[in-house]
Amino acid sequence: MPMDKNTVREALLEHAQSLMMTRGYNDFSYRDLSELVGVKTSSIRYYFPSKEDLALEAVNAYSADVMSTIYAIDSSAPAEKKLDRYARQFGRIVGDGRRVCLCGMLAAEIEPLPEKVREAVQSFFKANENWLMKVLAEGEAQDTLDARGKPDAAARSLYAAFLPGQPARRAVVSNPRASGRSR
Amino acid sequence: MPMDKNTVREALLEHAQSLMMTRGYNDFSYRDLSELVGVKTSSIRYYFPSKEDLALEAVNAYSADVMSTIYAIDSSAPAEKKLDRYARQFGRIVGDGRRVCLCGMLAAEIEPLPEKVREAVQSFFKANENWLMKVLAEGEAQDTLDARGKPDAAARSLYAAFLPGQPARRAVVSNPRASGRSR
DNA sequence: GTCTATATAGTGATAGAC
DNA sequence: GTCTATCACTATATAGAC
Repeated sequence: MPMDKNTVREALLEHAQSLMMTRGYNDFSYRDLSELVGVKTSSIRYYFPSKEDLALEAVNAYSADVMSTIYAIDSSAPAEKKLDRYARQFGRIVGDGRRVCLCGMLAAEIEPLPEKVREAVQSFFKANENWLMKVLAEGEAQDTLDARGKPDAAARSLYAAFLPGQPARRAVVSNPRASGRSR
Repeated sequence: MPMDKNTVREALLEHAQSLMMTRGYNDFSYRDLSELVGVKTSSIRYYFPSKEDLALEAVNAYSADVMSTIYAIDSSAPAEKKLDRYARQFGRIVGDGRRVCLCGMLAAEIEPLPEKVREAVQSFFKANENWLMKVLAEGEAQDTLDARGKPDAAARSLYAAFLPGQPARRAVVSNPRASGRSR
């Protein structure tokens, strides 16, 4: 009796996200995923013919999920409060301290990344930057935030401060499991 | 006529550093290095028997270099000025925008990293943290900096703000070369 | 010191039986 | 849908000639 297609598919996507959040793109394999989900690697390829397909869909799902949460932030709230909620959104992702924003993780690998995945990651940052830019411009207009006339640069430095810093913070704060693999 | 030992050895270390700064540990190979330096992979192994050996020495050399620059910061300067010079040190590394602090890069890969390399990276962050903690405590005593009574946490959030954010900022700011490899 | 040749294992990927 | 079997390729690594 074949399992419900969506269940396996979704399990694959979720575990792929999780693996990439902790190990990045080139440090996880179809075999890793196979062992976690309980299907053979060739079965994974029924759903995702190539690793690039899998990663692309995982990133897009992640991006849509995060951005919808961000776009749902009450637009009538003061800019300062919006930024606070934004920061909280990414704090939620970190969880136990081993996980990290998926795109923050893949950003480190941006160069060796397959083209389409790289573009998806860059789109994520672009969307975040646009949102932050708008909120900062808004805060400046309300005189509640000082972006020193350069909301663009300010937005970059702001999101850079807590979003992609997560990987390194993790390296300092806690020892990744002592039984961890190494090559 | 064999080439001077130190020349090849140092070329290997430099290129290994450079490769890891742009691609990370598991995304560069002895073959890549071989093509850059102009010796066969088996010759690389004459100097560095394993990839772990090579990476460890590259990280240690990098760490010693960076920390010596930081420790050379005039100890009689006000805390604020010290922090400014510290930030400038890491700005120097970024260079053309493709390079990134080596340990900031490897931090993303901290879990799959070989044990000794991982420890070296963590030592680097520990050393940075200690230095920043001291300077922040000093600034607080001078009443020139407000670390809100928690120099430890403040130091973490401060170095996290610009050091490991580099990989992601790079993903946003500029398109890594269009001719870049992808797997 | 540097090389060629080779071993071994892991990777993403394909073909085809059931 | 899931599997076994297999491919081509790349990786790290070793042995030994020169």
